[in-house]
Amino acid sequence: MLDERKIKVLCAVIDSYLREAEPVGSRTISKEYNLGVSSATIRNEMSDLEDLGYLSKPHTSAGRIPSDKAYRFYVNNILKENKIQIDIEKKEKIKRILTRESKEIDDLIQNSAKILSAITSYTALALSPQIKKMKLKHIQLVPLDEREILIILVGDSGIVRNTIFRLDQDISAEQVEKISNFFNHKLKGLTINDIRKTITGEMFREFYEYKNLLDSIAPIIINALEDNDDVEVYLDGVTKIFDFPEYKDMEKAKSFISFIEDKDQLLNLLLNNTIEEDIEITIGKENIYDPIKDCSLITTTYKLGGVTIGKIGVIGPTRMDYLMVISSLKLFSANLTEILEMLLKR
Amino acid sequence: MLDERKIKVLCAVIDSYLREAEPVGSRTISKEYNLGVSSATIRNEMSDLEDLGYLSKPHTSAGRIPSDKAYRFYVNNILKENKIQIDIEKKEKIKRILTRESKEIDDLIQNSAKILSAITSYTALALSPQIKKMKLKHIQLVPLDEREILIILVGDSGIVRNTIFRLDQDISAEQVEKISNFFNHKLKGLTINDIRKTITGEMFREFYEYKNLLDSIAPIIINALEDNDDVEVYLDGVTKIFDFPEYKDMEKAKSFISFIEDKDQLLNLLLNNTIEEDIEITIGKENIYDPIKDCSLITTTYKLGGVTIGKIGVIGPTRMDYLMVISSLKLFSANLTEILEMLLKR
DNA sequence: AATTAGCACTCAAAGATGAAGAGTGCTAAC
DNA sequence: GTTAGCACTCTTCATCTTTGAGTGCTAATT
Repeated sequence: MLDERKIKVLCAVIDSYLREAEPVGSRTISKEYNLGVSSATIRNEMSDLEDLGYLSKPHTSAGRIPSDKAYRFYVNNILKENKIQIDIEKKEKIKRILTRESKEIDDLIQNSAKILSAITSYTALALSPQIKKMKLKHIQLVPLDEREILIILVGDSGIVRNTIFRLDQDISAEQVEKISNFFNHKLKGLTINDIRKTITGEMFREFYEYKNLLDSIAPIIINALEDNDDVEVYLDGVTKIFDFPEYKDMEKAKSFISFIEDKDQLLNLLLNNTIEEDIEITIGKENIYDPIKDCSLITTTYKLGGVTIGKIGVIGPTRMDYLMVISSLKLFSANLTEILEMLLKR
Repeated sequence: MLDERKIKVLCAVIDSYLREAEPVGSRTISKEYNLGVSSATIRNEMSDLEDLGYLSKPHTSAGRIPSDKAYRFYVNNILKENKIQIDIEKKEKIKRILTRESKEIDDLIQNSAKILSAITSYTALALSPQIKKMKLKHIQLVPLDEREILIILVGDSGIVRNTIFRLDQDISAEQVEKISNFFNHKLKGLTINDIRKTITGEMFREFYEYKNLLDSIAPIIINALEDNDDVEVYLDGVTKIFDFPEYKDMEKAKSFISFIEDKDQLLNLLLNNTIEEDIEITIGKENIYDPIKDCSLITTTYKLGGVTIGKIGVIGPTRMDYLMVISSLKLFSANLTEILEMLLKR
């Protein structure tokens, strides 16, 4: 569709704009990129590229800036040609830092967001591990008093969730212990999906004396496992957005930060995004949410036992250093997966 | 020190500046506040007030703006004359909303910050309950595998904290249970201070067979109770700062938000602040941290069983509606304490 | 002695003007 | 098909002017 020279011109425009954040003129390109043609020719090519929707002009006598379509083209090119390489030394260094600084899993994710934001200089976001993707390592019911039970769920990577459950009738500590052992025996090692299948009336038959109680506790457990409220979103470098000239306008900066600060929206953004691909990139208007329609969001996943359990990513202006961000994310994805795997084995 | 008329003039300046956010001239005051003297007289008084440090001029031909000292005077006046009244109806309405919307304690605090920010239109901050201020309702050790124990601490208001503890030798489930029961029996109903006194070598004598193990677990428990990392800071309305003309400057807004986003700093800010008074107010330069040296921070506490266990407050430009904020905070302080007390009784 | 009217003076904010510079698009020549 | 050249457009920046709000001082008034 685009001939050789058009691609070269387009890439030159993008390259220059990514660096300078200024509309790019034909003369700049003819001087700084050796395309072997004069500025007039480039001018004609740029005019064509504008007609094709890859470039646009802020006003008549300005240079051109790349459109979302141009960035999409550029990014697909990067991904297709597999230009991404990870600096192994850097990767190992970050891995060491992460391992050293992070006591708990949640620390690990939060620290990752921090370092990611620092090295990319964009706002970083990360999703804490979703317990529902993991296997249950342990379940324990603890009687707090006659009518209160604390339900504790421990995931295989050491993530812990608890809920307090209130009964409408008294229960003895012995009864609670029996039930606790029963659940633990039956559910240990299963994922939420398995558990949903396992917890049925049938299962309770062998334990019929507590059927009513089990019937009321079972949904609580499933609920606690499924609850999205327990998924934390970690943010770092929110104010990095101020450093970009495209956000020198207060209103824009405000609406960006307001959006980013709203955990619910952010959660939707990160969870709705299909979780299957290695690297997910949405550029500008591809984003559903208005306040980030001139941002690009790049995310990747981290896994445990081969299953995707969380996400980490970066958000910034569409004029983003895609190559650098993608390779940084690959680095983090690998590191997180490796560190979690290590924690699990221990 | 200040005579009657000076006070009137000062209050008029403050009143006008709080509303308009513009330097106040002598003519404005003589027209809009009936002080019975001409603008020339007010001009002389204002000049005196400037010499005394209560007012300052942004430049020669501008009106005057109140200094931190003026705000301090104004606020002390408010507090001394007890001008604060709580709208009972509003209080009950908010109480109903909070009770309805908040399932867990942490929800309650977070929702409070949200509503507080909404009604004051300043940034709201809140500290989650500090477990170390509370009585231990339950302690439970759960064996995860041969070398891992999950330690669960439940506070009297239902707050739960957990830590995973790794041993360097195997331990059986029975042993863990015995130790768990032992701790539970000994420590239940105590506060962290009591616990610190109770957990000594002496205590272990009656349980000498596990002395080594107890010795290594005890500090973990104390640590988990003391750990500040577990105190959450909830923020709401961070971007409200953009609405104030004093923050139309990007750099100022950025440094404010950067500060506010740093949980560690915020924690220090809220915890270092003496926790004894009903309402704490720091104005402008009274704040230690540079980025908020032209902000005012107003906080109050909430209690459980007569003991202060957390904080909630508001931060905004020194040109703040102190009266409204103080009465809003009193309202929240009372509500939170009442709701927590209710939760405890249940 | 305190208050007030009056006036010169100061300064920021806002608008007006103009020059500079970057860039385009078109035309005509190569 | 490519390029040189030029008229035209539009932003940006600096400079200048005007306007108006406000002060501080002095002299008159109460």
